[in-house]
Amino acid sequence: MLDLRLLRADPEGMERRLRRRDPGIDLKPILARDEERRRLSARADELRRKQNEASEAMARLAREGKAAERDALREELKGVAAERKAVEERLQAVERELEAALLALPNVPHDSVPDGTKEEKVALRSWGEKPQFPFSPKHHVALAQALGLLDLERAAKVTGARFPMYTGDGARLEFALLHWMMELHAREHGYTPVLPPILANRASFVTSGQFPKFASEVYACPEDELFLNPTAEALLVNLHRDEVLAEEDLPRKYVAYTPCFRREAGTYGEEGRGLIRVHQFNKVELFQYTTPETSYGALEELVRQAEAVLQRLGLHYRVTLLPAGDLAQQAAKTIDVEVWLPGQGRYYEVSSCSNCEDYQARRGNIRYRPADGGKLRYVHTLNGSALATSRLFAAILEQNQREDGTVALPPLVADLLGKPVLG
RNA sequence: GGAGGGAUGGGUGAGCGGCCGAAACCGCCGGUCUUGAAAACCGGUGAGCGCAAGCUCCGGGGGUUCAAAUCCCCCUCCCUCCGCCA
Repeated sequence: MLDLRLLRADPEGMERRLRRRDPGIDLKPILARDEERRRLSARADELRRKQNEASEAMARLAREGKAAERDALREELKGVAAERKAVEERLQAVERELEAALLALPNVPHDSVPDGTKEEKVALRSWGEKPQFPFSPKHHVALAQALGLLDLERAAKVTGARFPMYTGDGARLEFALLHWMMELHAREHGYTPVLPPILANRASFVTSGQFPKFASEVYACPEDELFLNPTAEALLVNLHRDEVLAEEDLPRKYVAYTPCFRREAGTYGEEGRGLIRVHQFNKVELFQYTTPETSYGALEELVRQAEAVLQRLGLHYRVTLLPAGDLAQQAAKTIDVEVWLPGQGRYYEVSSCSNCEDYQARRGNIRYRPADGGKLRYVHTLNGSALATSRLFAAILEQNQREDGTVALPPLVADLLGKPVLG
């Protein structure tokens, strides 16, 4: 949600900035609604004031026993009450329209975000080297199935396509990675661990930005008006919904492990085969509530902490800056970490770190009291995966595979699993 | 799932349809006193919108009324008991 006052103060400038990400955005209808809202609101205020004043007079007349005058005033006030009711009904309708329009607007891209579409992401840096193979590296599905780490056929029987099932050492590897990442962020990076509920209510997903515009991406339990978690970001941003935090308590840093569910409606094809694009995956998510002054520093911190995971696993990756046209609705700036998958000869996103500035804080009414005792301000919220395991799992297999189809585990993983080689 | 009780300001907790943004106590802030502190005493102390006048907010929504924290209806959440259950 954007600040209406900013939209009002500089409509052309705001529209120009928003069109960097979506050329179709038009603020005129919103501003017109806002103008009507303020006009109606002023009229309603005036009528209420008249009523409040008359109410005191009514009370006085009643006390003084002046029944005739009181009755006359009452008759007069019926007209005021009727007009107020009519004005307020109209006002409410306009407010709903305005609210709906505002909820659909995306965040404003930060000035440091380049123009461009999805294909035009900017590579910032890379770490490590592409592993060289004296043979043709295999796809992680081929490796995993040969080693008994994944059972996609039975998963499809139990649930359906694109719901992976980890088996044997695959299940152990997945679980070990999740646990190790939780410990890393909790113990070394200072995050408070959270194991949240996986279903959330409608208000939560409005705050996060999933609703109303992207509701079709979310699995729903309509009987109960509950929805399956698509990313722990959507849960963690609601921890402090409708709260006022103290500046001394910022930043608040949380790390959560959750399964993530996404309908991925309309995405198909060879490109998303195996663990690349699935309806359910596991993810360790970092989340921070900060002051506006410190949020961009926090974004850099999130990226470094996501990178730390890959560095300790010895996996080659690169870091990219998303262009304006590729930002998620709630993000002002996003930096991705992409791991190298030699079986497919390309990089895939394993982490996406975003600063949402006050966009989610406004939707969820999340504020803080400045240390100097000044007015309440909205916090900034940031999220970053560190990491999503499905593609991490794939990268470990593909980057460490040997010609015979076995996998030489990185020392850290070998230690976690108590064996140096899969296969 | 069934029965009952509750939701008021940072906390506890009063509140007859009008004089209630709301008593009291606690907490917090400031002051007096003190070498310093405690105690005691005095004063102050919610938020939003607005240049202001003023308007709004007593879990949420709707209704009755000239007027609702207060009356009616619906919902949510919390507590107790029963049932079921990892």
